[in-house]
Amino acid sequence: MRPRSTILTEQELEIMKIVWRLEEVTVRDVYEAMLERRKVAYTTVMTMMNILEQKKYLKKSQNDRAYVYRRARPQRQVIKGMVREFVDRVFNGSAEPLLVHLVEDRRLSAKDLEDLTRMMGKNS
Amino acid sequence: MRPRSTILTEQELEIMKIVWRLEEVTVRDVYEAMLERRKVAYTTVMTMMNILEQKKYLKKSQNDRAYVYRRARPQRQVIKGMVREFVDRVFNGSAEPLLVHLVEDRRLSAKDLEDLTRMMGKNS
DNA sequence: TTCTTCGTACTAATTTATTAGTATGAGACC
DNA sequence: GGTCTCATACTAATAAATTAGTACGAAGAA
Repeated sequence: MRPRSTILTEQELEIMKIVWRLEEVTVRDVYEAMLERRKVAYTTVMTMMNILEQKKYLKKSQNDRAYVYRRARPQRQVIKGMVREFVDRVFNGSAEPLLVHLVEDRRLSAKDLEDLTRMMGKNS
Repeated sequence: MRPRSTILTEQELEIMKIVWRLEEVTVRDVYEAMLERRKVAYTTVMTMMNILEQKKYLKKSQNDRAYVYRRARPQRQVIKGMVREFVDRVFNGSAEPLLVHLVEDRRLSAKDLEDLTRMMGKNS
């Protein structure tokens, strides 16, 4: 049996973004946050959060009536993993072509690059 | 019925990479290129290429015995679309945090940034 | 011409991703 | 206690993604 992919799917990411923002959530919290964007069933959200727990993106603890969910790993680590996977898959691991695309697409300005260069200078 | 997503899935991208490299291919060409990486059935490759044709990533022309497939759009355009979709989905459209991750992950060196900054200077 | 090879069209099986319904139980409220 | 609310566990339905098999025809070989 093919294992369920460990990376975040689109819907799962949607939920994680909410968890990252609110930090400590019940299923209902996430459900209500999602309703602001689109129609979804409460149990759908619960199913997804269970999967996220299995995938070790969330951990739950019994609180009062409902479970309270928190992130199981730092957000930065998860995002970094997604970036890594994307760069590997699309650009075979080299980030430079990605950067070129970002610039061409005017997603990055000259100022962004300057700022970053300066930041690197400080850290290294 | 949910429409088939127009973006490239992982397996579809694998095939497109081969098409981009070889430029003009039969199903057999792609099949053999894929076999070097993993076991796959000829008909599987054909099915995927048919889907890619439906999705307008490939176009085919009758040649001799077998169809010859070529890309239907420029590679750059497709990749750019993937980058855009990724930045939108993960970073809500802002590329700068992505850049920070790339640098932190040592995917980008100071030299890469310098090169790019210089390149931008020329173009703008 | 008969057989083998190879290409396509058509069909379908499997798994993940996505969505949600039903059963059930605990606690709040009257 | 009886009823209502709400939370979870369990089950399942559907679609897309992935993989591949079967039927069949055309072309080349013998």
